[in-house]
Amino acid sequence: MNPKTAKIKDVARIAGVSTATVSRALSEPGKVAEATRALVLDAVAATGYRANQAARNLRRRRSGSIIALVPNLANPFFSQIMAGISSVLAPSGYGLLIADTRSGPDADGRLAHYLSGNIADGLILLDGALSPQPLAHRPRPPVIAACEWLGDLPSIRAENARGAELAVRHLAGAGHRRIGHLAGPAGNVLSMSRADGMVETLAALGLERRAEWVFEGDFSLASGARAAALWMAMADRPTGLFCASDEMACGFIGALQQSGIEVPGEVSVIGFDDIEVAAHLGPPLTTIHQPRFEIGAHAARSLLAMIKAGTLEAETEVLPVELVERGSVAPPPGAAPGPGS
Amino acid sequence: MNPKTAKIKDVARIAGVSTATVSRALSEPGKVAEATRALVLDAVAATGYRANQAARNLRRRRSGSIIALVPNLANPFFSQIMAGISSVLAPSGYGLLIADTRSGPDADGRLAHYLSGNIADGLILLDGALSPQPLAHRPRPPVIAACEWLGDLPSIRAENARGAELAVRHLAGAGHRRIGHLAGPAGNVLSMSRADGMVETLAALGLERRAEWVFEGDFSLASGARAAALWMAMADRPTGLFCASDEMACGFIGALQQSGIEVPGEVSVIGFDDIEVAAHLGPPLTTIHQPRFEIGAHAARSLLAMIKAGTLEAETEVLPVELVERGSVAPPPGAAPGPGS
DNA sequence: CTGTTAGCGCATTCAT
DNA sequence: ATGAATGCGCTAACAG
Repeated sequence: MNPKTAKIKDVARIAGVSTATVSRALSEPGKVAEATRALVLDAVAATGYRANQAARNLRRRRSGSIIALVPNLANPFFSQIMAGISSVLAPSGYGLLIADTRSGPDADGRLAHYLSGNIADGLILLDGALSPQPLAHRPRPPVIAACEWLGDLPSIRAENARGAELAVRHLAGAGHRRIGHLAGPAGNVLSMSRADGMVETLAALGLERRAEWVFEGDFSLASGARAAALWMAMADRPTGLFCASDEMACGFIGALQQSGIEVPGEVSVIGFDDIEVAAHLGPPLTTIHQPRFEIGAHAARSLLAMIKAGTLEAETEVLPVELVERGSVAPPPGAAPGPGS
Repeated sequence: MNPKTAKIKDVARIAGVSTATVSRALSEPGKVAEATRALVLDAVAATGYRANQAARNLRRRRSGSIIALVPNLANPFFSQIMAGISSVLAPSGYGLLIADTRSGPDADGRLAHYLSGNIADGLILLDGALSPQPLAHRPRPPVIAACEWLGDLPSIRAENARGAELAVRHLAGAGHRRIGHLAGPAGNVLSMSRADGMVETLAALGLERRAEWVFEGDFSLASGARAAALWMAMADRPTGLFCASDEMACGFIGALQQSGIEVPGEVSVIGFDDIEVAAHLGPPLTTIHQPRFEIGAHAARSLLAMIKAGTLEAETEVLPVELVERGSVAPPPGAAPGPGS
């Protein structure tokens, strides 16, 4: 803070009005006469006055910012969501604070810290692995989850199981009957609902489901590459693989290609998320599009509404996903070409 | 802010000391007797007291946060830098605010807003395209650039020209004599120093430099794909391409592969940045590693030092880059295999 | 080492 | 429609 910065008093003196009027002219334009408002604005321009946020926040008993808790800032998956959040926060006069929940030793402790610390007027959780316990009492400030969900916390997310269904049906539609799964981390809600969606769809289609056809991953590129090594070592391989994230799909395909195995020639792959690079791989990745920007934007809007209304509850929203057909799915090796080819 | 939250007065009363002592016990433990400090801590635990940041900030005449200005939050390139920034800010008690400079209509206006708005105690600029004009007066709060640089603003960045040199020498070392460049956006400092480094190295090596071998991009995947289309349409193609970013390299390779052209069989490609996916492509991308996390961390450290010292100047640091050899560079088509192969 | 006092800069009563 | 007065909750001087 600049020491020689103008204060509201200076503006008031120059405009020839009281500080109360300056304050009103600035934040409740309707409650002030046109003429005096002009005077105030002139004085503001003359002094270069900018309201001191700390003082304003103290007086209004708020913090003026929202905090987003992200599991790992270095993970680009979140940047699109953050962009969505920012797009609604910025015009609303709220700042966006971000904190990496996993960087320190005590993730849940950090959560508690932000919850009770008078630091933000609201929280957006992008980390589903936090302990739901501190959230159980629905403490102030209001909290909403984005992409993820925890207990019965309000949340904005995508149709995860539906995405899995679309993926499996697409693979089956291309002729695959041996469909595997590259799953997300065990216990994660996203992993679980995508895996469940897959299992149900397999059953609905009467397709076989084998335990050795599901590889456990952690959404990362590296875990996709590890799954590729396992796949290559198998005697009885699935011909199609539904990956719970594009990153894993990308790691899987890359590792295969590095070993000279062709996609989709020898194995078809479908991802989840539709990250930007998906369209630019060779082959371009067929995937389930998840509206991450929108999820972030909705979460932010919903949170602002909660703050405004003073409530701790909000409607949970589930946003639609859609299949994006690109080039990583083809009929299984040895299959007769379909009628349309 | 919770209405029924404990205030410093409550803690003082319960601990049987004055509010000043509570304040000191919490923020300057050395200046308080062991015994009274224990009393205070007990009272804090009993009441669940958490200092009100707005009040503290008002009194201390600071804002308690640093703001990072990012050109495009959705661009994952920045996430690693943000993680580095966060890693030093979090333990220092500073919040990290982020703002997207390009989302609104008036990027430079936003910069001015954050500069003069009493919003942050310091700024980290990740956007080199902002107008340097408002920065010319070296206004408070202190500002530092990360990755980018503007005018004579303090900055933390990588050896960009050196990276270009390494890249070109590597291509030349593999036998390429027709080396092209996929450049970043015109006018960008990063683009320019990488392009300059390339030109100089070409000259030093006595290699030809042709205007039609340089493609103009914008660091994006899509611009890489566009360059691929141009490359394919050329009669007299370069056999090696130095891309000013991994994203572009990735888009270039992907588009080529989608057209059935092999990398590095028909053209060798080298990137810049070493983004995570680089190692997981087929072929894995040879690139210039740039320590983005460290750049962010250094920038944050340097900015905190500036704030602490009350200065507006800091040492500009240029961090080393290094060549990471992977699989996207091979001898040019038709070349005799090297002795080591 | 500790308590008392006095604001930090603003938004908001309550008057007028 | 405007002004005067009053804290928001905390920390920094200054005494003791």
